[in-house]
Amino acid sequence: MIFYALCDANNFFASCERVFNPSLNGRPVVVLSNNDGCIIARSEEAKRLGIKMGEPLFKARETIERHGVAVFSSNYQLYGDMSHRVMNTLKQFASAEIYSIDEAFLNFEGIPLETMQEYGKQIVRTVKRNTGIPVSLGIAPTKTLAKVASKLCKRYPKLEGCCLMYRPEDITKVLSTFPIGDVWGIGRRYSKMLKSHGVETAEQFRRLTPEWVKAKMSIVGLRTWKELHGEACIEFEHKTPDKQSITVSRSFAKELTEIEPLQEAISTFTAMVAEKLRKQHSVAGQMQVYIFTNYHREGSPQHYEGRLVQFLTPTESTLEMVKAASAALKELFRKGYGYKKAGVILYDIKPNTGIQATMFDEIDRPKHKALMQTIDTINAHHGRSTIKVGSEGEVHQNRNHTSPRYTTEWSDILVVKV
DNA sequence: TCTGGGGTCCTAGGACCC
DNA sequence: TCTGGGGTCCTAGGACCC
Repeated sequence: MIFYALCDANNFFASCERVFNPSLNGRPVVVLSNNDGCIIARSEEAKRLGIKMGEPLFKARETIERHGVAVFSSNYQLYGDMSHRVMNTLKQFASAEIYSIDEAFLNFEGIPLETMQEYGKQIVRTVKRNTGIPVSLGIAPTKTLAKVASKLCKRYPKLEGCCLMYRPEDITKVLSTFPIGDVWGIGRRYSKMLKSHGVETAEQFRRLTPEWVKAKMSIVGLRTWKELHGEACIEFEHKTPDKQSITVSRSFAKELTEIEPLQEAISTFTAMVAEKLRKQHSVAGQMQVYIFTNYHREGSPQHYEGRLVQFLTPTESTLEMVKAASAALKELFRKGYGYKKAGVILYDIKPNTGIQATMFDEIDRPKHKALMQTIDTINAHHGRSTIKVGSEGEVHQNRNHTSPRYTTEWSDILVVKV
């Protein structure tokens, strides 16, 4: 039997803030989305106060003030770096498939069943010691069951962060009290639909016929059903697949009514998205530029529109993309609207090897390529935007609760007083 | 006053081809 | 009067994940 382990960092962003600021231990902590809009991470204490995932900050304001909740703007430099550290530790124990910033599947093939539980606990202890981040490890015969097991760790502290689940009678027992909506692959819609048919737990879901599940939830739902029955359908990915689309988008602190600041924002997003593209050694054939008014404001005029740009020759050049994005924005922009959000998406992404140039290509590709490489190298060494395109500008966002970039900026490193 | 950002996959229906 | 069948590609929309 093959075993999958899922390692999930507990309240990851909140835990990252705590590593460098121990006075936060025991206190409720929340981390905000970009622009300080929503709450996107909560410590256990904050969850117990009833603060919800995705809740707008202003709605939780009263609870926050009453209970002295510590509030942080998101600090992705810190979280990204801490994520690296956690993943590198995990890779010392087993081959790892990084699933998200705070989760990884581990391939436990070949580890003897008798030692598996202890091995798991050792991983949890080592990650905590090396990085300061608490993690939960669930081990089971399928990825979906491993996810269930990892959630049990959080429910039962005596498991010491590691739960091995494989005996059919144990699985049945666990699933009969496991809410259907907490199963990986069952979202809000399906959860509601299943409940309307009397299915409240994962075990009740398992007892449905596969025909019914497939008819109502397509082959994706059927796959979840099989996985809960112990049949592994979602395999271990040995290498990270290239992205098929890459996005950069942001909301703004204030609504933008003029085209100039939007131009600057779009240029900045385009440069960022192009850099991500080159990082995975790809080129893009299509680019979408879009702008949004504030759809939360009823009564004010709304405009949402995107333009799809086709590149005759797939490109990786920031210069070419910025020029095209700028032209697209000019077509989109309408006077008299307040724009709250904008973004750039790249599609039709392929490896950058063997690009077929068209006959009337006006761009000196080798020259652009060399320029981009130079810019990327300099920016990697000296910090983002050391070199940028002239039309890029500051994107104004709310960030009123930032923590230091403890691990990635010399000026922000903690000083130990003796 | 204040509401995130970045992804994937599947299905259905229409266009189009032979 | 009778009006096929099979395949591919594209897109929009809907579901999900973190």
